[in-house]
Amino acid sequence: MIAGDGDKGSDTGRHFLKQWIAEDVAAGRTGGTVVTRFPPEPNGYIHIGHAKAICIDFGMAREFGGRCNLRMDDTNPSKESDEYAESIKKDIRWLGFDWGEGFYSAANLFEQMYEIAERLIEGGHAYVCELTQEQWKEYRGAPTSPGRESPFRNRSAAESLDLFRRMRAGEFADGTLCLRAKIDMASPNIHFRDPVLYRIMRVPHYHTGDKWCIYPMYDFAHPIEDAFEGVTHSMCTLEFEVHRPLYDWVVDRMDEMGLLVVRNGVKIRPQQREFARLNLSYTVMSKRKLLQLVEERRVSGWDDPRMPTVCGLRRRGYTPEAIRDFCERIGVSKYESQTDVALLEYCLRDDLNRRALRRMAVLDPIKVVIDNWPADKVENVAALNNPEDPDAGTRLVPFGRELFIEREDFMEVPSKKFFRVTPGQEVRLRAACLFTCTHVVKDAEGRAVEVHGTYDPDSKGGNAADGRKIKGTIHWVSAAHAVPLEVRLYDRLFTVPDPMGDDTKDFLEFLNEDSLRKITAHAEPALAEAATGQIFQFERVGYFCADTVDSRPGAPVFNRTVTLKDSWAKVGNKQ
RNA sequence: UGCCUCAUGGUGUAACGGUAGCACAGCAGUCUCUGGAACUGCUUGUUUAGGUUCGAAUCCUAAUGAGGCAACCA
Repeated sequence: MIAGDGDKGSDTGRHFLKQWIAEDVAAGRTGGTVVTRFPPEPNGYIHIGHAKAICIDFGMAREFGGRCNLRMDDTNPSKESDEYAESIKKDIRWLGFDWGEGFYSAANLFEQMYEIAERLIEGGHAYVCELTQEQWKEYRGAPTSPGRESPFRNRSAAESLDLFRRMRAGEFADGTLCLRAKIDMASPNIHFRDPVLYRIMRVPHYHTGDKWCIYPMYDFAHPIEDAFEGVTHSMCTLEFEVHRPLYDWVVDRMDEMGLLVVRNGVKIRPQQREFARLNLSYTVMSKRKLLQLVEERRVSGWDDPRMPTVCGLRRRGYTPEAIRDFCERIGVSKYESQTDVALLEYCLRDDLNRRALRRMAVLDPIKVVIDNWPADKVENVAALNNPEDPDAGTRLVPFGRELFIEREDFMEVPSKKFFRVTPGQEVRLRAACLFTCTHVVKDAEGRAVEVHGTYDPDSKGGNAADGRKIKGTIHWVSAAHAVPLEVRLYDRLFTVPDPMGDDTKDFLEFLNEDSLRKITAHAEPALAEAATGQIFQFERVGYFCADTVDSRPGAPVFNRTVTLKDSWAKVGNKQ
């Protein structure tokens, strides 16, 4: 029943939201069901920050055996669309969460919200105000000084009701009149100084079309939506903290009107709590900045594999499992932290290492000629598809006299502890045999163009007959069988951990010029027919995903999802 | 010259008046047909000043620092 029942009621080690919900469950305040909600406004694509909120909202419901609604918080039609709403649904499903029957929209409640507004007017809790926005600025006061009451504040309820109905009927121009709550113009919390409840806005709504020309504000709509849905725990980000008293004020009014849901004899009073939003190093998270990147064509679109959007991460090759694991590991608190993107990358590698099939591809080739291998002879060698997963089986990879290996796997004059190809040093050609470099052929400029050597005929499969240990193993592809692969090498979008952290510089100044490099790699034949979206580990290089937009069977395009950890790079750089 | 939050290693989080722990990152090593993975070890922390207490990261006060609040946005 209650999560945590087994641990003697101890709340130790659980974050503050879990403890909060556990207390309410124990006190019987949920009517037997914890109900949460994820309430996006469908005005853009969701990103990894939303993924954190989704994991919290859906995760808490799951953990406490309750449910989580998906609700489009579509009270401002000016930037909203079905396209966004659909993308949000798709992304949440992809992340692995399901709202079941619990799909809602603020728009479906417009009529009820309107009725509540009328009753608020009748009860003396709201009035129609005719102050212009400019005038209101003066009346409202500043955070440090109290405001003044609107001259329309004490007009009769009948007069306000009449004006409000005429607002709905479309008798007034946009922005002229508005409905205000009558609360406290002297409150230190600005949100209590007669906040706007309804504004006039002749913008067609993507769902209700032209039916309405007045729309409720977030502060009015949100608690109503929560209350009608029987939401018990309404979790949001820190910037809404100062809105909480207003949220409670609306819930109080609904309570007075007898509008709160009763579940199993318990009146459900929705409660709001706030947590810190996710900040990730080397990226930006604000919708506005992301939009700017798209509009200024700094990236190819919302789903550019460098974007922190869910669709971008998906296209890059991120898995839902990795993202969920990440969201679990970062925890939940009220501290405005910046999480190291290295943790996200760790979660990804951890997931992919277990599941991704191995393939060989050479990104920056140099030719190898095995002088004691007959020119026409081709052998198919069996290579493990995934050493982490015995069930993944093996595949056959063609091997011949001429191969490609990575240019960086060859050094004519080796540095210390270089275990790869260098004259006189034996290495293992992954899954094939042992090879010793004998000499190098260079071009006119002295650049190595061909590495020559011999193989040990008694080492077929990769092990020496006498059992001698070989330090280095490298990947390769047969030159005669290699297929060209367009590979997009993605790197971090920004060059600094906090692109927004310098007040004297625009974040665009920190854009990483090398965040995308396109190359043609040489790959083993099996990669040519990769299905789009499929993720492989290119051995010793990294994880790569067949691009869902541009890749075709026979004309593959791969995105580098993330590199493998490369501890040699550190050693090599020190020398 | 207001109100509301927050502050634990490099990063993120736990410890709820009684041994400051975990993960990532970093460093060193073992192992290995991926210089991957796995395994072992190490470095590094309670913002400051008072107070309460036998005992404070934890409670109180103040200071400092960070963030939020003055859309007819959400």
